[in-house]
Amino acid sequence: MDKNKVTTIKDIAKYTGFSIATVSNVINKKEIFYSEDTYKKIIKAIKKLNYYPNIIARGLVKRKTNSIAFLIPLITDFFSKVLIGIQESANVSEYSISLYSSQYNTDKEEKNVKSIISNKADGVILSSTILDDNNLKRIEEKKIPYVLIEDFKKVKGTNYVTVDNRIISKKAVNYLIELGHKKIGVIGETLKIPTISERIKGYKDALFDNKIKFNKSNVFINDSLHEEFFENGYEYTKGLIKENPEITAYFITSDIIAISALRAIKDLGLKVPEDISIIGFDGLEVSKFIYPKLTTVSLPRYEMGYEAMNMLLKIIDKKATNNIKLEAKLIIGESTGKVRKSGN
Amino acid sequence: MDKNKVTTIKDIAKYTGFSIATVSNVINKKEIFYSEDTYKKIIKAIKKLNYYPNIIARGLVKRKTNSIAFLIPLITDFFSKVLIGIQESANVSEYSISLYSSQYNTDKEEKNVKSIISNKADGVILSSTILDDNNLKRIEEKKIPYVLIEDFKKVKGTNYVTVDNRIISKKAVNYLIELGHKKIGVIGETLKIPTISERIKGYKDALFDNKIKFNKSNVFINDSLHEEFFENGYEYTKGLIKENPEITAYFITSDIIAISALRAIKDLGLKVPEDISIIGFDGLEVSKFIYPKLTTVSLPRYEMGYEAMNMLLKIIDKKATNNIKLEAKLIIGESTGKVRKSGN
DNA sequence: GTGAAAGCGCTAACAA
DNA sequence: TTGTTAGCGCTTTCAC
Repeated sequence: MDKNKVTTIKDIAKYTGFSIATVSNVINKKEIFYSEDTYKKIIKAIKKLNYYPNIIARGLVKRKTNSIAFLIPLITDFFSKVLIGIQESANVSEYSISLYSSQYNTDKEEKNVKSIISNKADGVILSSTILDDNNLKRIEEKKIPYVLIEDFKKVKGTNYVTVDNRIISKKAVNYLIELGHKKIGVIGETLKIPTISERIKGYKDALFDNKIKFNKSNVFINDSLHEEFFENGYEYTKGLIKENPEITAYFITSDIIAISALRAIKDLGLKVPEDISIIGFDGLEVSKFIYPKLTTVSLPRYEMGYEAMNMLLKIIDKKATNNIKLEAKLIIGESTGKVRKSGN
Repeated sequence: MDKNKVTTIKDIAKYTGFSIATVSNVINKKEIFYSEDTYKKIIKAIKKLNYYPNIIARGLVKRKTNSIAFLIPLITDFFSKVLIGIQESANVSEYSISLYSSQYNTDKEEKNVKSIISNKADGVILSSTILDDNNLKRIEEKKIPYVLIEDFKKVKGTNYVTVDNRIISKKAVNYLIELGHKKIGVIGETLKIPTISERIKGYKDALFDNKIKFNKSNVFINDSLHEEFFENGYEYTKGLIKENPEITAYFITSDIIAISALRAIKDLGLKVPEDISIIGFDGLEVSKFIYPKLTTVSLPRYEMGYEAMNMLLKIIDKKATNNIKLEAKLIIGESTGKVRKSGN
């Protein structure tokens, strides 16, 4: 009504002649507290005056913002799908989602965590992240409910949604070994992320079980990879492959890097899988539609997000929860084959 | 200090002996209003009591939440990159970002818009969206600053960040014509998104300029495509290609569909570009690393997000703005070539 | 059924 | 420099 002012509950009260309390009761459907007639009048006024409740103000009183934060290290295709899962569950409960990405930067992570605390998120989902333990501490001190996706920082809680990275990685590398590969390289983008370390452990497990000597120089870690996955992945793997002609197969901890490796191999005049076999990790949609189709460990990203949000909702409601371990699958594509004859 | 209660400004005041106002001044760095000594004492107490300002309460007073909403039709790789741009700019100004995706569903869009209004976002970035004009009206009525990315609903405002879809599409199709193609198909995921229509207009323009008769039956629109881009894209294009052997080139309004088309063509035993040429749209990173490298219209997604956020910030600060038209580029890859001899 | 009043945590005059 | 107080828009007792 009045000039530039936003319509408030007060305006509705004044307009209808009822008290603020009664209007509030109608808005919140506390049905015992008003008559049918009152309800109609107030609803009509709300429409008429174009009133939207101020959730901020409500949050102040109820100490609940109905919003959760999703904290990730980087916005990637991997997280998009997780986010869709979170959102699907969040929508049902009318939660909104704030996104915080730290770009693999500790300072930014700290800023983000502080912002999450200050903005009074009802809960946080942390995914493959927490570069700095202090940030987790901050969240815990403030008793903000949180769920971890794919993060192994501390295994005592009951607020994890994970996949057994180690076991599935072992399975993937075992598959390469079954194909006859003996000189197998592993490429990872960083050891800062616990799950990547787990995957490398799985790689070692497979070698060990098959009595293949672990060779440290076949482990290629490059922190620059998660800056420009594709670009750096391409250059890096191209170099590796050239310099390590004896390696006949690579287990790569990310599909994106694997895809760029595929291209690097092609540009080197080599063939996949005849010359080199490649296994990726993540199971991105695109991996199924490229040529050659990527053999990859497929993570149930949607479910991870969905289950994480459900778990968070439970924690917020102070219900009991159990850690959830979802199943990852090895998807056989066209990028893996029997070891080449010439190969050592 | 006390049991479960969160530390508030009051606690800091009590603890230090200063008034709430003085503590507030220190928190907000209103330097004229306190002495060096006071500052130190209060900062110390803040650390000691582990105090984080309640942004919600501040927002209520200042009528500013320092958060913006990003409303999209679907979480896709396209938007991830835009989001990174938004975030980069938002971080500088200490804004947080809430993400709302409507899954191409009008009801959900309405819910999202209502939630954005109720949550008092300081501004909204709308991307390739607004299925329902009423939703835009709601935002305008509430005088929430907003910026449109790639949306042509109304061209009167000065709050657009776009790319000239029509002209660049014409250029892309012209390129196909230069290669000798005459029977050119166009594949689009929906006409609900205005930019897709623009692209199809560009396609027509190119035909017209080259005196090639426009044939309506070469325009393939399929609303199901944006449900499962890859899966449906694959099936749909496979069918098309089989049923339209006379078409030697396709202009496709999305890279993802183009990538799945590439695979479909391969699986049909045909070759790209020898048998069929493909041009995509978006310029996703992955398109440069697959084989064949996709010829595509590359959109400056990061810049689109970055500029949109900058523009929004200006609008929030009531500064003047101008629409921004960014440049899209035709990137020649390996998926386009001269028309096949046998082709009609 | 309805209303008055307190208070959520904070900022912004205005006093002192 | 520091403190007092009103009030942001809402929910929640508790009277009536």
